[in-house]
This record gives sequence, C-alpha cells and structure tokens, in this order.
Amino acid sequence: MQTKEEIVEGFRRQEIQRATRRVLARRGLAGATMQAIADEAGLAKGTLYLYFADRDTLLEHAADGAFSELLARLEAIPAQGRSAADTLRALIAAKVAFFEENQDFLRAYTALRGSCEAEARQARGRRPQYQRYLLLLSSVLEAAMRRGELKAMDPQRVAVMVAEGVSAVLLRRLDEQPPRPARDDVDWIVELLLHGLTEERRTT
Amino acid sequence: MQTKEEIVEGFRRQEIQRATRRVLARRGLAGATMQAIADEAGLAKGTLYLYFADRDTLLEHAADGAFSELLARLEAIPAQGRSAADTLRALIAAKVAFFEENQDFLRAYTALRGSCEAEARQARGRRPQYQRYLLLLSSVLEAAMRRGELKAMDPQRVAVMVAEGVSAVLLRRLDEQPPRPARDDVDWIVELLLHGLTEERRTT
Amino acid sequence: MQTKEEIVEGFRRQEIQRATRRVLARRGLAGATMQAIADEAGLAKGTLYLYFADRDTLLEHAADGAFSELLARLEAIPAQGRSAADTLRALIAAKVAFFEENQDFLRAYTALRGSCEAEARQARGRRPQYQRYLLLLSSVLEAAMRRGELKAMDPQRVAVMVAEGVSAVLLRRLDEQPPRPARDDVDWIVELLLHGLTEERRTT
Amino acid sequence: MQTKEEIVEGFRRQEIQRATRRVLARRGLAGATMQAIADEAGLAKGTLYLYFADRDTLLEHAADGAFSELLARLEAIPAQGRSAADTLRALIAAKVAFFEENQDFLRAYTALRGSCEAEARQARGRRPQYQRYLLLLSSVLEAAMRRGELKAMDPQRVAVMVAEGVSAVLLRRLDEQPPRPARDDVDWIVELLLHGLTEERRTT
DNA sequence: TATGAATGAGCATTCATTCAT
DNA sequence: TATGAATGAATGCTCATTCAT
Repeated sequence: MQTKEEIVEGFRRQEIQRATRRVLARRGLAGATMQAIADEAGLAKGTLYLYFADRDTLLEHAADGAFSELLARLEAIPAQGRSAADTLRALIAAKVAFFEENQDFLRAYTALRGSCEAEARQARGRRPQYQRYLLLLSSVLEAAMRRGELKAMDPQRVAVMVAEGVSAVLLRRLDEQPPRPARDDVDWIVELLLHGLTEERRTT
Repeated sequence: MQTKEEIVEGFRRQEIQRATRRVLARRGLAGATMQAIADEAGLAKGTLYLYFADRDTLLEHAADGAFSELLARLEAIPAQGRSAADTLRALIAAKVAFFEENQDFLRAYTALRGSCEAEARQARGRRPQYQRYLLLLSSVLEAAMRRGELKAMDPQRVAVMVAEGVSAVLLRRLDEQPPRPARDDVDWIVELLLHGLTEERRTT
Repeated sequence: MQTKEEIVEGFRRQEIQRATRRVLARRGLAGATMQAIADEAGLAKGTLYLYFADRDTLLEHAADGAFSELLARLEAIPAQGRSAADTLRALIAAKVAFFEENQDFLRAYTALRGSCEAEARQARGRRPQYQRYLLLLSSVLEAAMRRGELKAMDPQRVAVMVAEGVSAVLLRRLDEQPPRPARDDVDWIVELLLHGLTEERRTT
Repeated sequence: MQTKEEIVEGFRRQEIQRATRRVLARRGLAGATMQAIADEAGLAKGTLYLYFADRDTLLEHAADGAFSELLARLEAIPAQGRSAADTLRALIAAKVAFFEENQDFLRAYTALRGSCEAEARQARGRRPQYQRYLLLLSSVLEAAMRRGELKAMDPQRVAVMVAEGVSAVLLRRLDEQPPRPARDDVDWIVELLLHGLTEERRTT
C-alpha cells in the first residue's frame, strides 16, 4: 500500500480514461487522437505516455474502465431471496441505465472491436469484465433453473443470448432520433425473455 | 435505360465493392487502404476515385452491398401459408448462414460504425437495408399476431429485439475459438424467442 | 532492360542521394531530417518514401553512392607498366581529390558509423565498396611485392593501414582552418609510406 | 582552492561522465538518452542538468574525459634516454591498449562528430587534448630528427599522419569479427612507420 | 541539492487524394 | 477511361528540458 504516488497515479489514469471516453463519444474512434485526448484531459500529449504505453492501450483501458463500472453495479445487485424474474429485471434495468448514461461512448466503442491490434490483444486477454458479466448472468439463471423457476437450458448459452440481445437492442436504440426513454423497455424485454412470443394458455 | 456505359459502370462498382469486402475481411478497417483495395481489385488507386467519391463512400457502399444481398435472401423467403414459427426459423437460418459466410467481413464492419464521417452520413440516410429488414420482420410478426399465433405486442419493437439479439449473438460467436457450427443455434434461438425462459405448462 | 520507368527511377534516386549528401554536409547527421532532404531535393517528404524504404536506408544509400564514385575513379587507374610507387601515388592523389570534393559530406558521414541500425546492417553487408577498395589496394601491393619492388609483408594488413591512414589524415585535415591544398600532401604521404621515418643510407 | 563543495562536484561530474561512456558504449549515440544516463549513474534526470548545461555538453565532456585519460598515459611515458623507435613503440602500444579497453565507447564516439552543435563548438574549442597529443608526438619526432635518428620532415604533419593512421587502423579493427589481439600489430605498425614499404639495402 | 512529473517541439512515417499523361 | 507518381496534412511517439516540491 504505497500511498501518495500510487494514489495520485491512479487518479490521473482515471482522469485520462474519462477524458478518452468523452473524446471517443464526441468525435468517434478516428477522432480520438492523442492530441485530442490530451486537450480534453488538460494535459500535454507526452504526459499521456507516462500513464499508458500507447494509444491502443489507452483506448482499451478507457473501455475497460467503463465496463468495470457496469460490472460493479451489476454485482452489487443481490440475487438472494428474489425471484429470477425480479433479479433479471433488476440486472437489465441497471444495464439500461448504464447504457443511457454512456450512450455516446458506447456508440464509439463498438468501433474498437474492429481494430486489429486491439482485437489481437483482446483475443488473448478476453476482456475479463465480459467473462465475469456472463458468469454473473449464468449463475443467476442456473440457480433459477435448479429451483425450477426457469426451464432447464444451457445457462451459459442463454446468458450470452440475454447479454448480447439486450446490449444490441440498447445499443441500436441509441441511433433512434429522438431517443425514447429506455426505462420503458425493461418490462418489455423481460416479458419477452421470460415468456417468449407465443401466446400461451396457462393451466389454472 | 442508358445501356452499355451504365451497365459496365455498375459491374465495375460491384467488383470494387467486393474487393473492398475481401480486404476488409482479411486486413481489418485500418488495413483497408485505398492501395490495398486497388491491388485486390486489380486496378490503379486513382481508378477507384472514378467510381467512388472517397474512401468513406466506398467503404459504406461495400457494406451496403453485403447487406443488400442479405436482404435479398430474406425477402426471397415466402411467408405465405407457413406458421410464424416456421417463417421465423427460416429467416433466422438464412441470417445465420449469411453471417457464417461473411463472418470476416462482418467482424471488420463493426468498426465502420466508429468513424465520424460515415456515421454522420448514416445518421441522415439511416442505412435503408436495415429499415427494410426491420419492416420485413415486423410485418411477419404482425401478420402472425393478427392471426393469433403470436402474442399481441408492438411488432416494431419486437422486430428490433429479434433482429439485434440474433445479430449480436451471431456476431459475438465469431470470436469463439473454435467456432461451433452456427446452425446448431437456430433451434435454440427460435425456442427462446417463441417460448421464453419460463417453464410453462401447456393445456392439453 | 525496362527503359523509361527504370531509368527515370534511377535518376530520381540519384538526385535524392545527392540532395541527401548536400544536407548531410551542410547540417550534419542530426540535421538531415526527411523534411530537410525533401526540401533540398525539391520534393515532398512523402516522395522520398517512394524511392527509399526509410531514413536509414536513404542515408546508407547516399553514402554508398559517394563511395561507389570513389571506387570507380580508383578502378579506372591503370596499374599496368608502372612502378608501385607511381601507382600508389596515383591512387592516393585520386583519393585526395575525392576527399577535397566531398569534404563536407565525408565530415558528416563519419557519424553514420555510430548509428546502431546502420551499423547492424553494415555488419551484415560489410559495405562492399570498402572491400573492393581494399582488394584493389592489396593486389597492387602484392604484385609489387612479387616483383621485389616492395618488401614482403602481409599485403592485406598493409592495405588496411594505407587505406585508413590516408583516409584519416585527409579526414582530419578537413577540420583545419584554413584548409591547405591537399595536393601538397600527396608526395609527402607517399614518401612516408615508401621509405618510412628513418633516414636510410642507400647503397650506391 | 574551494574545498569540499568543489571536490564533491568534481567527483560527481566524473561519475556522470563515466556513466555516460558506459551507456554510449552499450547503446550507441541514439540510445544515450538523458534518462538512460541518469539511470546508469543512479541519479535523477534533472540532476544531470545541475552538472552539465545540456546533453551536448555532457556528451562532449564524457569524450574529453576519456581522451584526457589517454593523454595522461601517453604523457607518463618518458622519452628521455630512449631511441625514437622505442619511444614511438611505447606510445603506440599505450594507444593500442587504450583502444582495446575503450573500444565500445570509441565506436560510439565516432558518431559524436556528426552532430551539428557539438561540431560547431568543437570547431571553436578544437578539443585541446588532441592538440596536446599532437604536440607530444611531434616533439618526440622533432627531437629524434634533431638527433639525426629520423629523417628531417615537418614533424607536425608527420605527427598527424602517425596519430591518425594508427587511430584509424585501430578503430576499424574494432569492426573485425573476431577481433585479433591488437598487440600483435604494434611491431607491424612501427616497422611500417620507421622503414616504409620499400625494401632497402642498408650500407654496412 | 535532488527529484521526476510534466511539457511540447520535433521527427519519421502513412495514406487519402490529385492530376498530368 | 485509366494510371500511379507526387503530394503534404496529419498522426503516434520520443526525449531534452524545466520547475514545483
């Protein structure tokens, strides 16, 4: 616990990451030049290199930072003593809120996935936040399946589908003009996920 | 109908677009330089500018071309005299096949969405293929709803969710090593979409 | 023999090399930026890269070009039917003239030998002009030794000493202000090389 | 004689110069960044500026330091009561030893001569060690000439030739792989310098 | 004195775009 | 129409130098 320096360094890194996300949001991936980021952060270009090895690394960390925050929020949601439906609803609502708040950044983020370099590194490290997110989802699903609340299905695959489906819907929604309040969609999505499209007659 | 010239021009444009997609697939967005595309197309760099105003335009058209093809395939699927479930299955299967065939290009394509310029233009034009795709989906859904095969829900929103959910799952699946045969997932996805996660007892 | 293009390319390369040598002479190694060289050549910076892969390569070729010219002059000197002393005198005189003409460039050139990259590549290819130069010298010496005109010594080592000694003297002389006419030194150097420092009494 | 402070300062300067030479030897001119030198010296980058005005100055002093050492060794060789041949042999042997010991540094040093700034300053100051070295050599030569041991020639010019010839041979030898023991060459060089290339018949 | 975080000018290099042929 | 040599703006990155502590 080497205080002062390490803490200051941590803050600087955070600030730079935040600035990066703002630039990414405002000007897109191509517009996120080191100069633009430095300006946004109120630092000199060279200073960025004291905290991040190169542009790719910085961009990656900027994304990681955002996803870590989302993960933190999701992991703070207690699953205990709640129905799967409620937990799912809570998780999705949190995600919706997060996407609303970070919509600009997320829009640009999609682009990162196409950059060769970044992807190569990702392929190795496999963005751990994402794995933990899937783990979180699938364990909630699995528990509910074991309790008989949900159908027995492969929880991992379902987790991917839920995660990605929701992300994609939310992401594409960002393109809509004007954006309608995302919160409206939570019930909707949950309903679809739980009961599907078919009108089913339930036994009395 | 201004024959010869226009037709030749059309072919050239197609060829260039295809070359662009191949390069995009092989080398990523950053690697898709005008020189690389020209080489792939067997043309000189300058010639590309006779057919497309600039790089952004070319990239956009290259993407449009691919999506037009997908759309053509989907629109060729007859909805008449089939259950909604079957139609949905057919549509999804076609999409899965398309994603399989174009996986490399699609991987790179995601990156396009981060470029400022392209997005600005997109925001205006709103990629018409996508709109038609949604229209196709939602009309299938709406018809089924009217027939009582599916629950009454807002068909537009559901269309978005289905479209995006499926796309996202398929897209992310491309990162998996080794990729498992996508066809396996069709049933799976259809089941989830139609019946949801909940174990429902159906009336006899 | 693919005329036009290849010839034009050859000329351009020559021009660029010459410009490089002028810049090197005027502003030193550190001052020989790509921009400075481009300006001197009356070209755009980017154009240089059409002819040379990178700065290091350009610098190396610039040097090679100069030495090739020196070598050509030396190889044009006939050794046939002349005394070793005369041939040696002619070779040294030619070298002196060359150093006079290229003094500024040569001053800067010394620096190249310190650059890691360049040296690494040199270590492999061992600057062929230099090898040929040594070969030329040592074969002249060897022939004279066989004829009994010169003492029997290892001609290779002597060649190195003569080559380097003369080069070094001429090189360092360039620093002298004001430079005295180098031609004066030819006799001097030849005398030293042939007879040494000792006052010897020759038999009648 | 302002003790303490001045002495400590002197030591620090020496240490920094030595560190600089080590870095220069190990990493070349371009690799000798202020950071690398500071690390090698175990100091902070900023501290270097307390002892040397800027990088150029430091590099120059580092070189001067090495040459001062060489000069000290050479000046310690007594010329009294020895033949010119012996003295010359001793001087050359000492130089050979010095080149052997400092070969890495000397290799890098050559590069310094290409830097504009350094050269400009050098042109003015004319590296005093070099002048003293030439003086040393030429006075030895002159004395021997006066005693009739050596031919009457311009001792200054001969000194330059001897100094430079030997340096150059030794310097280029550093490039040879594998390096043969330099000591072997002393006799060789002395023989050439004293008696030249010509086979002379000496009177009885 | 000593430090090292911050600076920003400067460099090599790339590549979309133009235009004379 | 087609070409590809030439362009030069723009970018990522380095490193000598400064200065608040």
